[in-house]
Amino acid sequence: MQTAPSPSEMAILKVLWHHGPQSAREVQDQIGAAQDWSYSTTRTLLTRMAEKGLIAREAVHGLAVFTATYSKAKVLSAMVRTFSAQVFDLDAPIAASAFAESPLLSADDLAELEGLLNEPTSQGEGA
Amino acid sequence: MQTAPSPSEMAILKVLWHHGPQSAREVQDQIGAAQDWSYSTTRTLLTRMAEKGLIAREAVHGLAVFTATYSKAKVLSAMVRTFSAQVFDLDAPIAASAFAESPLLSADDLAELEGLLNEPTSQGEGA
DNA sequence: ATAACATTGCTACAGATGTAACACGCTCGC
DNA sequence: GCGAGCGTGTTACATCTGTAGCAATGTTAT
Repeated sequence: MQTAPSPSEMAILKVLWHHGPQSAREVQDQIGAAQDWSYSTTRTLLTRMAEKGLIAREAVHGLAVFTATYSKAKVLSAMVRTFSAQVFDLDAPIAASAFAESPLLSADDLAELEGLLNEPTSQGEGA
Repeated sequence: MQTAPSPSEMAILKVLWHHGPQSAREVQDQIGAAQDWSYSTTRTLLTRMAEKGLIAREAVHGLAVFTATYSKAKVLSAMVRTFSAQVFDLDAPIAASAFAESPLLSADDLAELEGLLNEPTSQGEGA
C-alpha cells in the first residue's frame, strides 16, 4: 500500500468495502452519478487502482470484478498515520475514538482501527 | 485557501510559521538540507505557493521575503476538516485534543485550532 | 573596475491525477 | 443472421507536483 489512495480512489474503495466485489458498471452505478464521472473515468480509475495493487481484479464468468485489496481499517489507519505525521509532525498514535462518529465505521471497525493505530511501526500484515 | 497545501508546501509553511518571514535562502538553509531539495527546488516551491496565495511575497530592500498568508491554526483546521470529510465521511468536527501532542502546537495554538474546528462551515476569516 | 557570488526570472521534464473518447469483439434479442 | 448494447483495451490530454538547470542581472569586496 505504498501509494496512498487519492480522493477519487478512496471513493471507489468505500464502495467496494461497503458492497463487496463489484464490476465497473456496478461501481459506476453506485458513485459515478454522485461523483459526476463518466463510465470511462470510473473504468480508468479502476484500472489504475488495480495496477497499483489497491484493488484486485478477477474475472467472474468473463466479467471483471474488483475487490479491495486492503481492509478498511488497514487503509484508514495508514492514512491517519500519514496525515498526522505529515500535517502535525506527530509520531505517537492518534486515538481512534476521534473518528468514532464516522458513518464508515462499525464498532468492530473502530476497534480494529484502534488496534492498528497503536501498533508500533505499522508493519502489521492483517488484511 | 482553496488548494490544500501539498506535503512539500506544508514543510515550507512550517518553517515560516516557526521562524517568521524568510528569504528563499533562509528557507533553504532551514529545510533544504533535511528535505534534500536543491536551492532551485525550494525557490520553485516558494514561487508556486505565492501564486496560489499560500504565502505572500514582499521585497525588503530588494530581497524577496515570504510570509505565510494563513495562520497555523487556520491551515491545520482546514486540513483536518478536509481529511475527516474525505477519508471518514465525517461532517461533525473532530476534537482538536486528538492532536494535542503535536510538537507544532502550543496551548494557544491548540485552543485556536479547537475553536476553528468547531466553527460551523469554516467561513471564519481570522488569520 | 572587476571578479566572485547572490538573487531572480524563465524554462524543462517526468510522474501522478482527473477526465474521457474511441474502436473492437462478444452476446442476446428479434 | 444481424444490429444494439455491453465490456474491454488503448489512447489522449490538461493540470498538478516534484525536482532542477540556466542565463541575466544585481551586489560586494578587493
